[in-house]
Amino acid sequence: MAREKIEIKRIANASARQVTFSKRRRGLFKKAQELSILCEADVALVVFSSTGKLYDYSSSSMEVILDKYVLYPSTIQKDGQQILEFEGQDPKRIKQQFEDASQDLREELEGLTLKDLEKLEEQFEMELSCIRSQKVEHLVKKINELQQKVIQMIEENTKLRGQFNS
Amino acid sequence: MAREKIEIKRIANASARQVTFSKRRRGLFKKAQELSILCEADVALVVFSSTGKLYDYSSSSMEVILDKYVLYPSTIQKDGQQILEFEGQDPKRIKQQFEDASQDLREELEGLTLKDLEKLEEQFEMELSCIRSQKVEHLVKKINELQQKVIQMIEENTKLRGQFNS
DNA sequence: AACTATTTATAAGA
DNA sequence: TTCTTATAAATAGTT
Repeated sequence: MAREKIEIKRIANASARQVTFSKRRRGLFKKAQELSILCEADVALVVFSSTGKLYDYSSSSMEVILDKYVLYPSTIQKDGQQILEFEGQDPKRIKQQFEDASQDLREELEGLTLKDLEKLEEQFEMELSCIRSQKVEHLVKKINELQQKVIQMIEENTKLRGQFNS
Repeated sequence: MAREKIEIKRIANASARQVTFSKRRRGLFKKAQELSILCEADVALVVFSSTGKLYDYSSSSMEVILDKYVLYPSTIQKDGQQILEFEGQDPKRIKQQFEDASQDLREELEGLTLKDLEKLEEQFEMELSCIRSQKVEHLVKKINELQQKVIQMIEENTKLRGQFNS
């Protein structure tokens, strides 16, 4: 891209290669940064020179971007994906129930005695408590699933190590 | 770098941003590839568009390069670790407070007016709400911790497979 | 590290 | 999206 057009293949001369590396590396990092700024893209760039020196750039946190990469659907197929999936528990029925109840609540309450109201309060408090423990249970279930996952992966790793050492 | 010089800042117009992303992304990947070929560099490039779509390039194996990155002396120390750290919020003060309150509660309540009691009720309900969300937050943290663990193990696993296959 | 002739990349427009 | 094209930017070879 200058005095002469060059062919894209390994530069034979080592010092020329080093000079080109230095120039082009800077160009590449600049372009990476420009892309991230202009287009709100998240960019991670890792370059090792032929001598093993590391150069890196990330528009935000390298760690976060690489994790995002690792967990991206189809990057690692089965393993990672499950983690990100959330089972939508149909809120429709409960929501409808809630709306139905709210609609008539005010008028219905007016006819009630103190005793009725206390009973109702107790009942609602029980249901609320159930909902809360459902929520907690849900999270606990998630934790158990993840712990299982970790155990499973530890076993897999151990197996791999075994194969590797034999 | 064309018809007009542009300032390097977020492109306001969304579709213009998308077009520029598409063009510059291609340019960046081309440059990355050229650098790796010309200079025998090992290059890994990960780009997420603002819409979350992933584009990646690596001169050899992405896993190998990223592992090399992670293992590079003095690379990732702070970023990841923070995620796992827990700030122990000292429960001592609260517990003491609770015990102090319980001790005198019964006798103190007898002297209160209805208004005072309602105010107290409101206050306790607020604190209870705080405690509940703390509980949930605690569980969510646990989940995040385990997810990190799984990610870490996936990486380790990949590394082992890489070693095994080479 | 600087210079500069060329090649490339690309912004705007179609 | 793709093509076109005028112009900005990158850079290969030179100093």
